[in-house]
Amino acid sequence: MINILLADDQQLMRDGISMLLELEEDMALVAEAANGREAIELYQQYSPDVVLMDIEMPTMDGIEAAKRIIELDANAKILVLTTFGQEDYVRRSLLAGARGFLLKAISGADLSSAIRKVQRGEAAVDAQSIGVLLQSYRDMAGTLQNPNSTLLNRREQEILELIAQHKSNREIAVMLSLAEGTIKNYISQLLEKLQVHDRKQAVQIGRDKGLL
Amino acid sequence: MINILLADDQQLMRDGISMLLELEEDMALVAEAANGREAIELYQQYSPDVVLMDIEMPTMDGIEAAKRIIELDANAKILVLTTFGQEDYVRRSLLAGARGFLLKAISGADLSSAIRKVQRGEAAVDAQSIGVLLQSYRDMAGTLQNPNSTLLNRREQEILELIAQHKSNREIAVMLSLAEGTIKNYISQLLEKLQVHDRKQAVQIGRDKGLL
DNA sequence: GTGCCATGAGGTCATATGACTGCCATTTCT
DNA sequence: AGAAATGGCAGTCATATGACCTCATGGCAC
Repeated sequence: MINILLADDQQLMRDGISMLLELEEDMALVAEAANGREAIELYQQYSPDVVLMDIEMPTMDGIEAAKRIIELDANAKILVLTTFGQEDYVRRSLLAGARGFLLKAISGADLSSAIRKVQRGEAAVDAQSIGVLLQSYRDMAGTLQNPNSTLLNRREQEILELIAQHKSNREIAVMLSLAEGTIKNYISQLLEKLQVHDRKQAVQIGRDKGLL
Repeated sequence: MINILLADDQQLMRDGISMLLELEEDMALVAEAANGREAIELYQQYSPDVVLMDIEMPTMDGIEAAKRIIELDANAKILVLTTFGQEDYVRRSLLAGARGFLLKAISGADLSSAIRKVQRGEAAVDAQSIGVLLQSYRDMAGTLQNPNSTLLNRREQEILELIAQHKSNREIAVMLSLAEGTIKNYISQLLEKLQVHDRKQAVQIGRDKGLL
């Protein structure tokens, strides 16, 4: 039997979902909360297997509540269920630790199936939200790869060109009247900006990106 | 009619999928590739609506091929279809720009449905792989928040403590016999490591994390 | 009183240096 | 010959500095 806590500020929605869950032999709605704060209290009181959590609620929103519940119990299984699937909601919910994200547009059967998945420890994200998640994922990866690739500065550019001519650090240092350590440092920073690990690859990428 | 290009090195798999697609009235398999390089050539030749791409192939793997096809045509709709759903494959495929990721364990009906989704511009990731994607997403978010929080170094630590005592940059500079600019620089780095934007917040976070 | 400018403080960025680590090859010791 | 010491080169990290930007504030001209 899957014990469920439902948090939603709309009475009608709670009643509707309650009805749906009654149709399922293996599910029992053990408590209902009308806002995030209540959800946290009731979670501690009932230790339900799965929490169905709305986002837009007074007092404390569902994402904040989810975060706090998971701080209390890292194994909490929270399924966020909301009307709108904007990027912000999907991202924040899943990063808060929710095991699933569904739009209220789904059918009762899909909801039940998602609850079972989450209860088994699997993830449940509806098809539309996956697209949103993917977009967010790629954006994040992009940011991660170029945290500060404001392109190379003058010195780095200059030194990359000399590297491409197979000059050693010492040679470059003499040419630019700088300490060898300084050259090494510029190269180190340059490698990071180009996301590579040695001068050969840097030259390669430099040519690809038309920096040379 | 959805025109499909299939890339898989196993003849048997190609034949099987070919059979499955023949059952669908709205799909036509227009070309078959046995490796990534062929897939690229055939993509350019036939401009299919959707590409079904295996990962493990000789000559050039499917992920690399997907990446190159998308470089040629940003609207290419590629659905990666593979035997194993390890984190590495899911992450690399989706970051390469694939619109979907499915395990070969799925049913023919699910494959057709996924192909239609992808053709409509939606994303299609099977339930198991979503869990993997989510894990990777959270890891990445974690990395992003602490890119290099190897904790503060001695100087930064020292200066944070002085900031907490409401010393100005000039005062700190005199106390440590350093230039004021140097202090500003340390503080700037320190703010980045603590993910905040001014000294007040830095002290706040410093206390929270027990650095003070 | 109002508006403008000078000033100073905080913060960011490019620049510069040397200590230290790790790898590789060459030489030296056994 | 094989193992061990040595030296050089690449790369990373903490350290240090000053030029420049922004913003708030206070005084001055009107």
